[in-house]
Amino acid sequence: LKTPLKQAATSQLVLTERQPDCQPLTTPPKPKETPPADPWTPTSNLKMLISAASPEIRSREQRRQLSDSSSEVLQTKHCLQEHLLGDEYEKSQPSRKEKSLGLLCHKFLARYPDYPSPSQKSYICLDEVTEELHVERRRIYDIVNVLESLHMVSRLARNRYVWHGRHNLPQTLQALKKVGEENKYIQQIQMIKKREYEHEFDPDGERNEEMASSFGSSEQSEMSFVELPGVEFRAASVNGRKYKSLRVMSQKFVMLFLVSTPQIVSLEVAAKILIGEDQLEDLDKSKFKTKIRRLYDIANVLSSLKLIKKVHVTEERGRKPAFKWTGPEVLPNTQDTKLEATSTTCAPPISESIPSKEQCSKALFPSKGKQNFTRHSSLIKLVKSIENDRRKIQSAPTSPVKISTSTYQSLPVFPNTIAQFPAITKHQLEGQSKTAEEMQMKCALSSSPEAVPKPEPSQQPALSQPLGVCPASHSSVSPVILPHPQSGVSYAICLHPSQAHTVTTYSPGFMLQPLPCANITGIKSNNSKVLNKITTEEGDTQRGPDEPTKSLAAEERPETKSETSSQRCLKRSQALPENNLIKRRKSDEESLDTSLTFFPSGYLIPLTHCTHGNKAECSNKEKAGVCSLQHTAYSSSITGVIPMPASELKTVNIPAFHITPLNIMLSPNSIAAAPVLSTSCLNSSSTSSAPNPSSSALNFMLQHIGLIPAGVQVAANPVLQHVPVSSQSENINHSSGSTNVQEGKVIEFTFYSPINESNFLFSLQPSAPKEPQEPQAVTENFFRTPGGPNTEPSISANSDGTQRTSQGTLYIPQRKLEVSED
DNA sequence: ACGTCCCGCCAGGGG
DNA sequence: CCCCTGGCGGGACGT
Repeated sequence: LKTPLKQAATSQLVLTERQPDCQPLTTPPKPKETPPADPWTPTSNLKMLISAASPEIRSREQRRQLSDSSSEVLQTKHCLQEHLLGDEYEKSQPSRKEKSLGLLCHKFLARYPDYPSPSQKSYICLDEVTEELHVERRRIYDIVNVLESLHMVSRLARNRYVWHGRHNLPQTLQALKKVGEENKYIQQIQMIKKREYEHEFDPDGERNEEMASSFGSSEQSEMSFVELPGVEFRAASVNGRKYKSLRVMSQKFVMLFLVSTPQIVSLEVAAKILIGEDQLEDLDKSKFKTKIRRLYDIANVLSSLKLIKKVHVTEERGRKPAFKWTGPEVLPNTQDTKLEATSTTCAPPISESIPSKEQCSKALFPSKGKQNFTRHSSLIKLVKSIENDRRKIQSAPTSPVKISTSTYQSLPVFPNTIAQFPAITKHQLEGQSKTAEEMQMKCALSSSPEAVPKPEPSQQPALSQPLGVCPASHSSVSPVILPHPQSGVSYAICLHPSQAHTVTTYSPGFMLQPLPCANITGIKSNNSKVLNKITTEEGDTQRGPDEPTKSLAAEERPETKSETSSQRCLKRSQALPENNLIKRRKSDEESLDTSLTFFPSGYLIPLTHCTHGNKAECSNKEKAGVCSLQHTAYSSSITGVIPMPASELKTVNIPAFHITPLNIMLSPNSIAAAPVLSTSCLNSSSTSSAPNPSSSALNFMLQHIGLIPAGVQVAANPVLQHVPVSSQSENINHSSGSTNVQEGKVIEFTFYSPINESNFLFSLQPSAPKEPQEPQAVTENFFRTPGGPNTEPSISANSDGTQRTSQGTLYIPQRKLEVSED
């Protein structure tokens, strides 16, 4: 049937006729001026809270209110009909927007506290909700389902849900992130982007083999709902079956954000991935369309939760809808001690009978999957190894109980992040060259001089000992430091002067370098118009009427801190009228700010000589505030580490660099001054000896990332777009006067690797000193691989690239991406 | 013209 | 069997 025509479009007569039919639940036409049951006034908010606390009161009150409002509404309607005609009446009708799921969701959320006190459980009765909100039941399901996917509510029984609020959010997100990583979504995204890119040239020869191969290998059929220890999906065998599509979809969608590096996901990509996952076969259009529709539904409620916001990614192709994660950053591992006790976010403590890993894998790969290919087993294995690693680190072999936190506590800033590192490392390296693995292990993990490629199961991970990371005084940014076997120092990036061009080319990888206990110095370059960039303009996504109802002071990503605040009600009540004025100037040509700080979001390259200091020294420095976020110049503090001409540098607390047109340009001088990467690790590899530091580093990086197969060495003479790097960059340098990339923007680079024919994306986020949270995210990112398909056996297989690789051609498609508010 | 997504049919399954 | 759930997609609305 058809969607009923907008009432306004119909005649009065029709309207009159329809009235009797109007079910009480039908959205009553409410005059804009006086929303009948506006939950947005302080009073109503209070009522909400009260009623939420007491179902009895609520229903009683509601009953009364309902009758009131409904009759009121009817009257209003009649009145309007009588006095207003046509257009006028039409205007009084609730617009489509006013009936949006997002708005509805806001209303819904307004009914419950974000952080309900554990003592008073609030229940949700769908009937009540539907009545009070005057909506069709169906709509509530949409909302509840995604809330459920985040464990913000859980179903008790028919018609009944419990409200958990955001208490579980951290864990949920963490779990989702983990699963997302295990799913290798990053790779999938890259794959899709690559495909997209290819289609730009050859829009025809698409899918077929490509699709089959890429997805065939990248898919683990469906994945079931990710549960959380505390919030199981009891109360319904429905649990095991379908009927969770929206929930699962929602979770996957969220995973995509948590896993990808600029945390921006376009609907298109999301849809493709979600489709590709369960049915690689028909990628027909309708299916895609449907998926998109669902994603909008999900996105709407996620937006209401302020976990994401809508943005637009602009490519040469045009504007594509996308969403940006604005929710809390998620660290790889919980900091939450209580969760720690659980040992895993995937399974309940009672894990002996049901090992957590099994739970995880079970969730991920239901055995019923028709096509459980290699992926299946390999991933499970992966999960297993991760699990093992983590276990080793987290607790004594025998006791799954909480470990002597002392050890832990001694791990500063990001204990969890760090702890997780080995697992991630292994994860990432799996299927990759042993060489790389060795290096990685040695550099990052092993604390003993005799680095062991693969720590024996029994062997206590190096991490058990304090790594000399910056103490956690500042939860914010401090760079994470990884131990280095030989020197005990951490990593840093080194560039060889003579390889400046190389560096330039591959810089993205290199920039991802945090400096131990110190701030990193940005190297200045004069121009930085990045071809492949994404700009994000902050602003409120919430669409909708100009009623003060919807925008909840969402402008400056308050979510991060709002998370900690328990003043939800307050927040809710202080709705701010929203205006799209929150404009942010798009990159103007007259950029003034030449020096920008970006957060690398990719790799970590082990280095030595970064510090002469030892752990103690490091921590001292830390205490001294060196690691703090202050936007102070710390050049002096790091001079010892990386001597660079002050003039050339802009000191920042975080790894910083400047962007140039095609890539990040590091000033040769600066580079020259920079310490050279210790090749100790590299040399230890079975591969050919590293010609020179930069070369080694380059190869290391490429291998690590998966751009090139292990063992292959790339000549330090890559070409951009088939054009010599130098010239290319110069051209651009001159052409673009805008070095400035406004804060709040993200720069993204896409690399195309001819070796395995994939695009790789690197992104940089501008540092935001004011936002303590941001840095964390970044730091965390250092441990993450942007996605090296190479880690995947199936893919690396098709890399005949040895030869091409040797030619050192790095193909960087020129793409322009821009993210903007809508 | 296209992005967004409301609306409600109707199948499936729980109680 | 009733009714809750929720997949699904037509086509309306917004820009």
